[in-house]
Amino acid sequence: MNNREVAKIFADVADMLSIRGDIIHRVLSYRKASEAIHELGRDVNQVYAAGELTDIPGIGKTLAEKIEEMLTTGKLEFYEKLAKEIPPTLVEMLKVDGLGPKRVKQVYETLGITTLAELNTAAQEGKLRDLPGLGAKSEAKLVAAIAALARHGDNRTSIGEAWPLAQEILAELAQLPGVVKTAVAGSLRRMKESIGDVDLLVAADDAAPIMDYFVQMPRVESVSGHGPTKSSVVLHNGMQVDLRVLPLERWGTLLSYFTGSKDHNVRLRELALKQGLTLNEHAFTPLDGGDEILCASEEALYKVFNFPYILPTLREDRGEIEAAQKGQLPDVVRIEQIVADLHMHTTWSDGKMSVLGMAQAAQTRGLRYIVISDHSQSLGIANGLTPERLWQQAEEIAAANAQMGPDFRILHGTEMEIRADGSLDFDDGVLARLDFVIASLHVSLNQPREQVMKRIMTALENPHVDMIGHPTGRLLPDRPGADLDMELVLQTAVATQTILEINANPHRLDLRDSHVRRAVELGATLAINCDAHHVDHFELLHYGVATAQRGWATAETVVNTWPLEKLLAFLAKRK
DNA sequence: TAGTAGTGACTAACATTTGCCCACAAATG
Repeated sequence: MNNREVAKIFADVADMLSIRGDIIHRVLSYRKASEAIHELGRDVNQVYAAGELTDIPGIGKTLAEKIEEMLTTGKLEFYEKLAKEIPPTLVEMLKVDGLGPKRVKQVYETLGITTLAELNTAAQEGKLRDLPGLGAKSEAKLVAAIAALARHGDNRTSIGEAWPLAQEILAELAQLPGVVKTAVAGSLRRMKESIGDVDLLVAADDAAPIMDYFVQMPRVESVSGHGPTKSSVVLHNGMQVDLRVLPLERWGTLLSYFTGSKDHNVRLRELALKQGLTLNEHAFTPLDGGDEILCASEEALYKVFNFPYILPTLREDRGEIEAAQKGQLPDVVRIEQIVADLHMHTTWSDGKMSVLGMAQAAQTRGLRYIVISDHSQSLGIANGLTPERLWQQAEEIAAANAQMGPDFRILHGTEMEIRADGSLDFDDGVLARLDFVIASLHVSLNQPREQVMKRIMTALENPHVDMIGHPTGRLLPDRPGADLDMELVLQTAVATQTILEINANPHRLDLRDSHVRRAVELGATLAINCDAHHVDHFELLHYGVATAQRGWATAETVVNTWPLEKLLAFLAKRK
């Protein structure tokens, strides 16, 4: 079994326990374990083989034994026993908006309903309205919610779609009279690679007219909540958008609360209680009845705890609170520290701009040097370069360098195919003449692990290969990427000093955050690149920086924060 | 169930809003 399968079993167990009505802590243990396995930057089989399961936060003796059982026998007796009591099909009902564990248990025990389809039929036949706590209105809502689930699924949206949409709506709201401040919050502000809903905040003294406007926007399909401080809508594309409005003087607590993560919030509120304060989105309130402490900024909020500011990208309760307490928060890389981009394409292959055009656009955005890295010969679909064309391109790069002057430098590189048969697309003689060599997987990503690992290891172990581009080759939201032994990939990259890319394209984000975190732990060297095929793509950089931050990467480990001389020295030394 | 303390027990996850039915479940971070 792999990480995903183990995580799924634990998640289902957590849901089944919650339906059964077990104590919340037991449910949380399974749910937390599920998340820990899912987000683990390593293969759970390897962690088990190394006898390190209980080193995973949230995995104790009992759960470690259950993981062992799953990995060695392929099943979990506890799950099967539980399934006799709580049919696993009930779990799918929890996905329906407005249905929670209590109601699911209720319809199961009173009407014998075990599947979503049965529930739908019962609701349509009016069989639910006589149950305590339910009525005709709940029935109608349920039917609509089941239909919506079938229509849109419970799929999360990729950040690359949600972010621009959120900015559009915010810009609209910012125009309204009385609006003094707006912000994106939630998982979008934390820059998770996929988000479940869009959370927006507005500071204003009078919330009502803003709420009224919000629920009546043309892009709104249905309104799921409309209160004095909080509203919720579903757009025509199925995306849920939540809005909260509070006065400006409470902005810090509001923004912090709505940014989350939930786990981060819970930790903060626990700490507040230990200091004799309760914390909510409005303010800190002393338990002994003193005056409220208002926070107009998040900095002010963290100051109450004596913490430095914690970036939204770190707020996942993955050790950032403990680090803040010890004064050991990582000084993660910031976008203004990026001075180079090492991966981009031009009209020589499948890009849309000339070498000079890319260089000028990069300089305009504050970069000091770039690598032109067009595709190599075997990637015919992208018009990959033969060695002959590569050397012709070298002349154009030399000319462009002359035109750009001494304050900017264009390096000549390639994004070389790691071919399906495991060979590299250029021989060492060609590679030796280039300033920078990227090796990437684009084809035959579905090969068995052993085969695709052999390919990437060949690239990692070639001293001319400076960087692995978008290592797994995944595409969000649907293509999972190659089945790599990431632990071995990361360790080999560290040993060979091969740079690993964090591809900033929001459809890639590859390495992903959890892989970055593990890479950083192992001491890997990273680069954040836009993989630009057009000058507009330089705008994608912030997605990559956020992913690096989520993996706790500092500027020192990210080579494109380095001055050119330092990078060149590094490249020379590693060969 | 995990974690801690110390071998069987105890504690631990906060605080709010909304809708719908008539006190509570669900949802939000």
